[in-house]
Amino acid sequence: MARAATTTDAFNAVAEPRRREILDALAGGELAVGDLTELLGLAQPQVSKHLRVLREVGLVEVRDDGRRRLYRVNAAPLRAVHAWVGQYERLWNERFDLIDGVLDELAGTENEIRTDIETDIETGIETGRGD
Amino acid sequence: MARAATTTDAFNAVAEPRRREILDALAGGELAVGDLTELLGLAQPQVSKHLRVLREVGLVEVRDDGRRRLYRVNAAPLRAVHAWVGQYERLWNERFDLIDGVLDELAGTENEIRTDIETDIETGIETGRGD
DNA sequence: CAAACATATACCCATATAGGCATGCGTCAA
DNA sequence: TTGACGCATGCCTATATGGGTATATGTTTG
Repeated sequence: MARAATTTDAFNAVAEPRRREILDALAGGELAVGDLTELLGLAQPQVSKHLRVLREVGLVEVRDDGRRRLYRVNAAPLRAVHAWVGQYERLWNERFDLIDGVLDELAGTENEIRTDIETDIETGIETGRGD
Repeated sequence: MARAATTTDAFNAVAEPRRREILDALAGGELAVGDLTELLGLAQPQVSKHLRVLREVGLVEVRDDGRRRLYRVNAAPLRAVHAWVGQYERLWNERFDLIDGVLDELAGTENEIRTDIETDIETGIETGRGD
């Protein structure tokens, strides 16, 4: 089997950076396709396709306005994502408390592992929309 | 171009349901690959592959234990996801509050009109950040 | 040492992606 | 009405996926 369709759920739809950018842009209010293409620096067909995906998972809604189509965010489907990820909040907090202790235990282990962990910590701290 | 690699970031890694299940299972504590295959009802190679992806994005860490390999969660990379999704919490809350309040006035109206009005409401709501 | 066990990899395949490009379709202007 | 505009779709390609199956690597036991 191939990867699950991007239209399967919010998890998959939002995995694409461009689509996150689109949502971020729409967070400020309704925008037409043309506005988005300009903001994102993407070609119009690509924007329309991303919007289609977002629409199919319910993350955006459309409204006709003359010859334009105004899109707006519907954050509801993100609740599921937030809920799932939220369960791990406890874990990543605990982790920071214990990190020092863990590093000590690893003192004798291979450097590779230590580096990995330290890297993960720093990476995790930085804000969203990687790239 | 094809879809971004699953190992690109936590967003992509976690888009796969199986991998979320793996993390959920590991949330209870360290588990060996064999334990996971049994819990998930997946074939061993598939589990190993999913674990590889999770490892590459730093969501799990490994520890050798005899001929077994014990995996554990590192939730840190999920912070980025949580942070991004969290920005929308405000939106999905406001939305439902206001919609409910006005729905009464709309009782009896045609759907088309109702939709338009709802749109206006949302548009008005999202006054925040313009960029 | 050989055999059993635990895990990781290597392949093979069907599938859907994301972008590039061309075009179809509805809407507004002259 | 014709043409310009705004957007959606269709088609094409390279790529990576996730599962299936076979096998390599490493570890413990007899």
